[in-house]
Amino acid sequence: MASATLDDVATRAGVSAKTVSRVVNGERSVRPETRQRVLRAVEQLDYRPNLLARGLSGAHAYTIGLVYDNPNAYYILAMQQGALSACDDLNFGLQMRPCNSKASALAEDLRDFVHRSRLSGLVLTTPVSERSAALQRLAAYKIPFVRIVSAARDPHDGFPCVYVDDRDAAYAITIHLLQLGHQRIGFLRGGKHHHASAERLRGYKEALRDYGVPPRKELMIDGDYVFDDGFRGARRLLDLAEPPTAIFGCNDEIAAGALAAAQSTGLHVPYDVSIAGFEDSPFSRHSWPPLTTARQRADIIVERATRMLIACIGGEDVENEGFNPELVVRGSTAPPRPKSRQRKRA
Amino acid sequence: MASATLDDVATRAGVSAKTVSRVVNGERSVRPETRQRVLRAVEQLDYRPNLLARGLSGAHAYTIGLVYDNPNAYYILAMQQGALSACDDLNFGLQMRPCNSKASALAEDLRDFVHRSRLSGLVLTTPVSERSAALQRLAAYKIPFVRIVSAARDPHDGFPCVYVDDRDAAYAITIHLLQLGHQRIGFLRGGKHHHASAERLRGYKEALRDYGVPPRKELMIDGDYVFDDGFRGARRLLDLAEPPTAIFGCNDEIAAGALAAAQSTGLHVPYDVSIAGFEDSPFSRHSWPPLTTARQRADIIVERATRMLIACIGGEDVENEGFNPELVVRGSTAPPRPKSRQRKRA
DNA sequence: ATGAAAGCGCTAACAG
DNA sequence: CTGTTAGCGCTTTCAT
Repeated sequence: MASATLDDVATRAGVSAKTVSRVVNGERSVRPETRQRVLRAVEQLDYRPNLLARGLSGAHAYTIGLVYDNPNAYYILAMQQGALSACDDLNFGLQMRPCNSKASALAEDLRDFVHRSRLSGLVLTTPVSERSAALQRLAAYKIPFVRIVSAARDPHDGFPCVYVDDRDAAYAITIHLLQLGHQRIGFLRGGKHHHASAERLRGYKEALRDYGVPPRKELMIDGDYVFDDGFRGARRLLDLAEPPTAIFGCNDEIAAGALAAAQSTGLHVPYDVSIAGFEDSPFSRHSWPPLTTARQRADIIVERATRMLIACIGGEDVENEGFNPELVVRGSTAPPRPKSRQRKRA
Repeated sequence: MASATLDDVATRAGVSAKTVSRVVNGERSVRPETRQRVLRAVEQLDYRPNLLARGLSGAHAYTIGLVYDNPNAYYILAMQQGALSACDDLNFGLQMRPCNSKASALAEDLRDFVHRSRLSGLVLTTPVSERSAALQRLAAYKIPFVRIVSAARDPHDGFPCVYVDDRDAAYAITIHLLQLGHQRIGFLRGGKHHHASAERLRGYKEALRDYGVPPRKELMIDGDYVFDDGFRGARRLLDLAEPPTAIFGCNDEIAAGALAAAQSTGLHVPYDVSIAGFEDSPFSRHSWPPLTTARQRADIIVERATRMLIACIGGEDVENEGFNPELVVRGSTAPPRPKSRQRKRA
């Protein structure tokens, strides 16, 4: 019924409870021989530490918090799954924590959250991870955290992180569009307080530059990471005297909005206009045509971050790690129409 | 920092810790006057019981499990949010538990899960909640649970539940289509092991009957609750010698697939064919045109179920409760085309 | 109706 | 390197 306890293992291995505790928690100071004996007993008894007891007596609850400020259900769930798989594996608990990344007392809110539940540490996802003032405060409160950030390479700023190269992926998508022959490529920006938005814009601009295509102000439209802004932005783009032949939405939800806008105008995607997204969410697969996008494994990224965090908590040194989203070409992108009519008919 | 403890409250209120414990856990045997005093102290000290300590010493961990077998991220998250809001409110923890509802050892898997984490009880969502053999076993193991089921009215079968009238909502959608003038309405079924699929089919058939429209075998297509089956099913429907003028997908994902199929065939929705879904998920809002659907508040439904469960655990008597999804008419449904050409052109 | 004592399973702070 | 002694904050006995 109730699984074996520390004492059971201790008895079985002929050592004290404390020694078992040490082994289980990976402390160095145990003779290899003793460690083996304990490990064997753990195995035989299928011992799993009781999180509640551990949390109650220890300095922290062996539970981490996953902090997010994101409206996208699919994304949240993917992150949660990644975090869970690491937590399950390492015998940690997980608490989900939505928050307002723009709150001025962000660091204090999080500190209270950590203290109330005696959390061991936090995984900070974007855009929370980008509020640097809050990070400083959190560090001052001595709260362990690992960030997930959008950056081309290791920031080496003293805070552990997993960095995702959004710029590179956006570059790849734009190059794909350029290679198809598009010259006028619209860009629908994501929320300004996401660093990823700037990185993606940078990738877009650099690709344009590398292909000798001058960037045009009127083709870059502000918005947030939501369907409606994609819809509205694309509408504006398509209403231009000289509309773009391709539109790159800063994420799939924006791109889905752009797709809907094109269709609502009577345009055919990809024949009249190509559309690309970013993220590889269900939206990108469940539209018609399916969207060309950049695959970003939020689950794997967060799992890595979670493992790093738990390693940090255990006092280990960790190295930052990078991820690259990869281009996924699907039906929503194709060469532009010859020269003739590519205007709407509605 | 760390919040007030039971002893703090006890001292403040001038009673013993045990008395505070009684009040906090809503036991009867406390004089109203004493109870008031304790409650005031709780308020003043902003006392919140420590879940870990509670779980460690008590017979159960003051944590419930939310059990699901569903591929739909949006749906899962909505349920989780509902459960969380009830749990936070009532000082319970929450564990998410995906499972295979078709496993023969389902009840035993869940029992082990409950025992390992010393869970207080389970909220069973569909289709797990419909494996009646497993329910019997769970009850035999004395594991408290509350089910969410698809039924027109209270089943009164001795197990507490929240029931959702899928039949009624499907009826409403079909009537909507019939009133628009559709006579040939395709129906894309959801997975057979979901009772809701049968209920929705029933609603569809009853609406047809009430409008004197004979049901046609070739218009009802089997499938699962996934985009691809919606796509394939709709393709078959549209390839019929006499294709339907409207298609009702058993959920939004199926409907999104049907929408994609129609569009991939060059048809215009809703002018060439109307499409309706079920669930009011983001898919239904983020397509073009947006889908007519039935709004089903999974968050609220699960929150209710969670509150019922916690009440049960506390020894209270609970009454079953029903929910009705409501029709949401959007752009994907319109009257059928006159008599002329309503075939595809691709 | 209330309280005192014991202990849930683990880790912290010390010994040795 | 290993063991001992105390608790963590709560609920369970069992008294009163």
